[in-house]
Amino acid sequence: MPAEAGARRPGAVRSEDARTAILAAASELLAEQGYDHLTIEGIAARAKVGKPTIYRWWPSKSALIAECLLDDALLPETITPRNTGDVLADVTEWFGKIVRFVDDGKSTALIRSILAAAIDNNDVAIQLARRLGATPESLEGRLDAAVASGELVAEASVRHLSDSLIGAIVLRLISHSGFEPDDARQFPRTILAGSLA
Amino acid sequence: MPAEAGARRPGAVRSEDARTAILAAASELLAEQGYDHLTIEGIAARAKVGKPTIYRWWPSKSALIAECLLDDALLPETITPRNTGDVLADVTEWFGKIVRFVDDGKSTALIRSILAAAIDNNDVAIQLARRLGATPESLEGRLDAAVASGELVAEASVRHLSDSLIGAIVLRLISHSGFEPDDARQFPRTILAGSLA
Amino acid sequence: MPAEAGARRPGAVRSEDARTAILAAASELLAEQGYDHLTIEGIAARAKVGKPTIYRWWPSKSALIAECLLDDALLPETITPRNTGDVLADVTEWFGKIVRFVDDGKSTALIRSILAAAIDNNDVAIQLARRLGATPESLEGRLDAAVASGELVAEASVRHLSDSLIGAIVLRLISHSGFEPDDARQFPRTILAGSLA
Amino acid sequence: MPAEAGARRPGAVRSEDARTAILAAASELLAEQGYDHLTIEGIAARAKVGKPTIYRWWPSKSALIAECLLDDALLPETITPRNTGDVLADVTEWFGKIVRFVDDGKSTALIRSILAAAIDNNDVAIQLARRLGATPESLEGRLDAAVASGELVAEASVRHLSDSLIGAIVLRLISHSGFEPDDARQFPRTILAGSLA
DNA sequence: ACGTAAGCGAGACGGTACGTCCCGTCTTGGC
DNA sequence: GCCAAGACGGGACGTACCGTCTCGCTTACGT
Repeated sequence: MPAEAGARRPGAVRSEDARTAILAAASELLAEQGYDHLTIEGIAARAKVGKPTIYRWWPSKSALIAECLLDDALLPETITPRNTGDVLADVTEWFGKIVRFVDDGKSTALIRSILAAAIDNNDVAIQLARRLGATPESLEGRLDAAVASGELVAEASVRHLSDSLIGAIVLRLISHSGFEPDDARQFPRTILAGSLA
Repeated sequence: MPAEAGARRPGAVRSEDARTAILAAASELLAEQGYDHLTIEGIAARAKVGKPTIYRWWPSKSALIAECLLDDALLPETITPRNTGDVLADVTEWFGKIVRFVDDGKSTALIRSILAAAIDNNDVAIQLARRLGATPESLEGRLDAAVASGELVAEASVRHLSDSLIGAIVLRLISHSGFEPDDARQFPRTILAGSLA
Repeated sequence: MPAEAGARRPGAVRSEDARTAILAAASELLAEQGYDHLTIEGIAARAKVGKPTIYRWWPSKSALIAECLLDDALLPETITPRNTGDVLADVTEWFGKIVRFVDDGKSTALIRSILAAAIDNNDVAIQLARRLGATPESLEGRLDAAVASGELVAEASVRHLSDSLIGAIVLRLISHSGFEPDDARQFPRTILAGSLA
Repeated sequence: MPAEAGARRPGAVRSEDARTAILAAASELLAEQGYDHLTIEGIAARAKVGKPTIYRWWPSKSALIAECLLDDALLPETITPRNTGDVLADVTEWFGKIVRFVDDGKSTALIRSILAAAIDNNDVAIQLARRLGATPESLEGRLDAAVASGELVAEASVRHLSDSLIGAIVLRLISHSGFEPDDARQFPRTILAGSLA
């Protein structure tokens, strides 16, 4: 019983198998070959799917990547700061984990590829930012909590602090210059220093 | 009698005309069409040059962009902070100018294109970072001077502050979300606060 | 249920329009420009077809020419000897027609081009030989009939006579020296003389 | 000490070393790679000579091949029929040698290449015909002698006989179908039969 | 239960750009 | 003035993908 009259005409329904095979193939190929060697043709072949099936549902390569991110087919794990009551310690720990993840060699090329996709697709950019911390459960959530609990001064701009931390990581990614461990430990202190209560 | 046995005879010399025409054409087309619609074929046609002349001297599109940046064919103007003795004011002024430049609509697509090039070519990344402040005459220079003069505390990490400021701009560029004027005024204070003497 | 397990699914079918447009374009350009100025790119442009469509179906320029010959897109008319009962007269008439056709200035460049193609593609050579006489309906057929009817001696080698007549034409084509009318009249007599009954 | 006053202006004279190196390189490469893979660039490189040196002296690749033939850099040996007084035996022997030479596998590709060159350069065609027999010392000479001595009838057309013999060889070369030994023995008899006294 | 229409795989199509090869001309500096 | 070396503008090569378009098939709704 369709919810609304004339909702859909007869015919086969979208194949979930095809959808997941495509996302999986795209994720694998992105990790293996990088964003600019990623081709729709290659994805279709790997997913054993016709090209039109991809074009029917996604307008562009980058939209496909955005959905991969949304679907956790890429970057399945999320790094979230703890809340021990010590915001500087928590953020420093989080930052170190992010840095290690991003510099680890296996994922650095992948992240760089996602970054390339992000430049021409805002949805990718949004998803990437979420993965890296711009989400209520993650960095911004921890900072908000810190403001609420008085660990950070009331006028502290959570958005600015978050952008600084993530922006620096992105900048280092782009310029192929990672963070040394000491750097990574010191960086959050430098940024947060002016906002600690 | 040749100076050394293995010395190769000279042959015709590289044409400076061709080189500059190529760099100019690449710069124009990058600004007009963006990095991923930029084609070697198009550059060759615009520069009235054979494709092989480009391939003879540059291994890739991105290497060509890197040389455009080096040659000041792209981004000819450099924004440099003043030194009035008030580091926060100077950096805030500089940051505002950068933000206005980067958000101004004419150059934002260009910068985004350069960013895309930077992701697959470290030389582009280095040149771009220089243009944005990582140079003794620019942001890092001003911050170094502030440390030297005692405006900033001795242990302040100039590199970290610089990465934060520039990284945030890059992040906003990638995610298509610019800085509001108030944001731009407040941001440097948030970052520098912890390092002011 | 598919008839057999390994059967591949069909997909779109080859476009006959494209095929004939390509053959026509190739034939025209061969006649206009000669074999070595013939380019795949030019054929594709004339036929309003993508280059890959040509490469999908023909491995080389010469294979394309071979199919033009097979398809009667080149050399549509065939010159066939009559059978009046007088083999020398019939062959002489046929030879004269071939010589006139081949020397006529419009087709001589075309035939020369086909000859060039024949050198690096045996299929072209075979088709060209057929057009010139190596076919049951043509010269060899007439000679076979003459042997059967006793006009030629039983041991006469039809293949040898045919090769002589056609070979001489080819040789004259290659060396840019045509047959004078008298020459053309006399030649078959010289060759056939030893085989007449 | 110049032989005549004011005869020529100063400057270096054409280098014979360069000329022979070029002819040798062209001959080798023609034999190795065939006519259509033969490039001026390759010849220059093999001969350790600048490209302009080639263009200064030869207008085209095929002219260069023609000079190779003239200079005996290609096809150094000439096959000449003997004169034992038996023209059929002599021509048959000569024909057999030519067939074996032409079919031998090492030289067949070379001859085919020369044939390709002959199609767009009449000088090559002339030289090739000479090598194969159209020269007073060779086939036509032997046939002329036969007419003079009465072995062949007075009205026999030497040119026609020669064209038939050589044309058939060329035809077989083009169509990749050689002569069997029996064929080769029988062929001259078939052709000459009508002209023997 | 059946017709109908959408989804699907396959893959051909007209295109664009790739990066390479060679063309024939030119420029340079040494002999 | 000839030569080697080799850069140049140009054009075609054969390939890789693009995004669109048939093809026949499978599938599953709605009558």
